[in-house]
Amino acid sequence: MISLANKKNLKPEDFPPEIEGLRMTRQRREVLAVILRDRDHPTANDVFLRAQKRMPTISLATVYNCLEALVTHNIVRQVNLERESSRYCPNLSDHCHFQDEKSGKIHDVVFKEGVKLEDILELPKGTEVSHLEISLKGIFGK
Amino acid sequence: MISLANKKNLKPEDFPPEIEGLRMTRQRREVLAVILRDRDHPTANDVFLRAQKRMPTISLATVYNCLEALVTHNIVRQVNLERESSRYCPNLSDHCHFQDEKSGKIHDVVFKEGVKLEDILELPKGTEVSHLEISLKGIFGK
DNA sequence: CGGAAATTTGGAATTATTCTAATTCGTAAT
DNA sequence: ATTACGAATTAGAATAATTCCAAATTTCCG
Ligand SMILES: [Mn+2]
Ligand SMILES: [Mn+2]
Ligand SMILES: [Zn+2]
Ligand SMILES: [Zn+2]
Repeated sequence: MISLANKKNLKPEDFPPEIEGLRMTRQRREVLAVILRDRDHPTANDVFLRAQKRMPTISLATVYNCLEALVTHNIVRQVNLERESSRYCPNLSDHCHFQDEKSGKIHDVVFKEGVKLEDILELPKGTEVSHLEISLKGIFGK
Repeated sequence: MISLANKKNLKPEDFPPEIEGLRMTRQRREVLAVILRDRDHPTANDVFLRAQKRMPTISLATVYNCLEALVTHNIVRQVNLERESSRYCPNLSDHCHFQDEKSGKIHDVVFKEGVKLEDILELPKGTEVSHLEISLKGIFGK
């Protein structure tokens, strides 16, 4: 897994020509740059609006295509909260999502040292977890 | 919280006139009975199809209305897995959902003895969790 | 330079869910 | 029983996120 999560002020043209086996086209670079710039879990439409600033000709269909490609290649994570539209997150480390009911903001939440979710669930022998999603809502402290 | 989760073979007409402050109409009884009968996490449309068997005049809009009322009054739980249509679950105890990739079936999964999710997450002081959803996908053992 | 393959694009299609406005129902008062 | 009224149901239209489609463009390679 490539270490994009830390690269804060990254320009699209700084990306290598290929990431995780995915060809970095102009549009994919732009979409990825948007997601890495403000880490606020934007929706596809948010990404579209922001990408349009620097690339006025990009289409919403392309944003959806790029997002799907980036998610499939494990470059960004797709985040689903209740029935809302999907959001996109550049943080690939193990974490879950807390939506603050006041602000609407989504916070990344990590597990306490050494805890693995599979350890705390009553799962039958032989279970293989391929996908896992934890989401919370409420008042986020601080 | 009323103990409906155990009542397996319940006929609609057996429900009291009011549950959790919600008036039990004919349609709401039928919808609830469907969800309690087969505990397979049906979608709204599944519920509609099954309810139609005993009540041919019920409408899909009504099924959605009833489901919303039942969820709001904490009589059934709404379950969201990825981007799929919502499913409905009569199990009100603390549990999460595992979708088996082979069969498509959804299994209830409980926490191990004494474990509370909030204990294992790095949440800032003062955080109040009002809603929590955990979903898994993969190969369910046994 | 060609040509094939991949990508982008605008617009149409899909589909789960919500909305609307009219009708019907349930209950309680007359 | 009849009436009245708020609540619930209904059919169908509207909405909105996402996917599909077919044509145009770009990229890659020989
Ligand atoms: Mn906050
Ligand atoms: Mn299984
Ligand atoms: Zn995140
Ligand atoms: Zn369940």
